[in-house]
Amino acid sequence: MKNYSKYPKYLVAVDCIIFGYDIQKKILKLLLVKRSFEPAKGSWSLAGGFVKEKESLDEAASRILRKLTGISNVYMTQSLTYGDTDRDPGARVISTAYYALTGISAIDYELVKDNGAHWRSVDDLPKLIFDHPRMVKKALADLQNLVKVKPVGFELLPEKFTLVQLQELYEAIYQKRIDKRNFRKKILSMGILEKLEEKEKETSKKGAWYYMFNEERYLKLDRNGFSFNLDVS
Amino acid sequence: MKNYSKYPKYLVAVDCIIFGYDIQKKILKLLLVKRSFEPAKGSWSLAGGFVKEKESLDEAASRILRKLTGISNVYMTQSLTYGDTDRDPGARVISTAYYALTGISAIDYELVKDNGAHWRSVDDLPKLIFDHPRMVKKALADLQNLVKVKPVGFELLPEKFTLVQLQELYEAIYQKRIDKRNFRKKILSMGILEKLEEKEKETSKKGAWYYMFNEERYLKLDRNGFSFNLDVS
DNA sequence: TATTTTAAGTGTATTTAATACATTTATTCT
DNA sequence: AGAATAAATGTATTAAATACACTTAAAATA
Repeated sequence: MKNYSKYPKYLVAVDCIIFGYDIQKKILKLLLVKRSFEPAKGSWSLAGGFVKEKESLDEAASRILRKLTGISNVYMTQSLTYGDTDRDPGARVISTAYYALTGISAIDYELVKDNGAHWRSVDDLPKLIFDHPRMVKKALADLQNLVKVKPVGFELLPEKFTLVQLQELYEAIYQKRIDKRNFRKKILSMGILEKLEEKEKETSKKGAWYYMFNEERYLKLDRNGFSFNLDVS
Repeated sequence: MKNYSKYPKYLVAVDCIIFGYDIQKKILKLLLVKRSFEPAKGSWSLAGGFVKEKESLDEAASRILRKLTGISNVYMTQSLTYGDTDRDPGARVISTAYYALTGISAIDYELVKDNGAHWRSVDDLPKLIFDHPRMVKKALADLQNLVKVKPVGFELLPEKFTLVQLQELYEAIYQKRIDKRNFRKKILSMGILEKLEEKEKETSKKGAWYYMFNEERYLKLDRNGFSFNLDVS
């Protein structure tokens, strides 16, 4: 090995698994696009794109998300990098997957529509191109593990939410029912939620108190050795 | 976007964080190399290399590990991909980190020496090039989380090991003392260890019974919903 | 051959966390 | 005034985590 010049170079892309939670329908969704270029033009795909010369992988992923949805400052984290030689029939492309968590309501609906993107329930996905099904499967598994040990579920909800809504979110992610009293006992005992003096009155006559996630409080507890854990029955 | 031809291409590399456990000294080590080419020739570095045209990322990582140590069939798993524009001063290089778990004794010592590689204790590492310190830090954190929930610690031990040795391994990874009786109670109650009719007699007069990890048994339990968990006091 | 030395091996009580489970409350609508 | 609806609440039971100290097997030595 003398220098770098004799080594091959490849196209490098990022693909974004954009999770959104539909608080009305209580289902977890993915934002998918119809591919606008060959190969596989017109097929369903994750939002993706090639990495530019002057941006990092993280920046490329943020750019792609922003272009599609109009939002930045979103929880986004790197998943695996896919590098099989034949994963893209057009050329050798190394692609790093990222997954993002966002509230569907926060998103610019017109922009999404103009980009030909659509929200699809995670348990009713269309056929996806290439190895995108693998990417989705992996990201979903990662998400299920992540929400158990980090308070990232809140990223999928509006700023104000009720305990019923929070529980429904966890039920949608875990795909199982949770006991109401145990769930509330556990999450409230952590001391990272703040009760507001305001009720959500759409879904019941009595109304349900709104809560907010107190991030500073969580970070402080975390520094003192507290571990978020919401692995409930 | 019409086709792929107008997008930039980059060098793609893999870097391997090779963990080894020194059963005598009871410390976790990393296999490091002195870089043989510019830039940063002669500096300490992770074992790495560029991805060839006809190999996947996983294959590249395996090849690099095999070339350095002589071993294959090692536990190896992908970590993060590092893609900051200026991470390598020589050129833009996107690098995917992998970490491997191996018993130091299993490794071809001559080959390692010929390659200019050295085992270094994780808590006494030399200055590493580029973003390799970040890679190591991340891999160590991943390892600490992984050994709690998957029986991969055994990959760092010889096939036959004593319960004392197993406990010492966990103590080296977690960097804390563990209660002997609680550790043994927990690991034995899982039913994934097999007691042999043979004792290790080097370190004590009484001798300590050898055990083996029974992988088939673990896989069967795992399929039936059992979760490995070794998060002990 | 009795005694010392060394590390391995063992059990229980206590504390804490997880689970299972049903009724009351606030409000609106009729 | 009564019915309807979803939100809110507490306790007893079970299971898991923790804290803790003495006995045993074998070799070495006196």
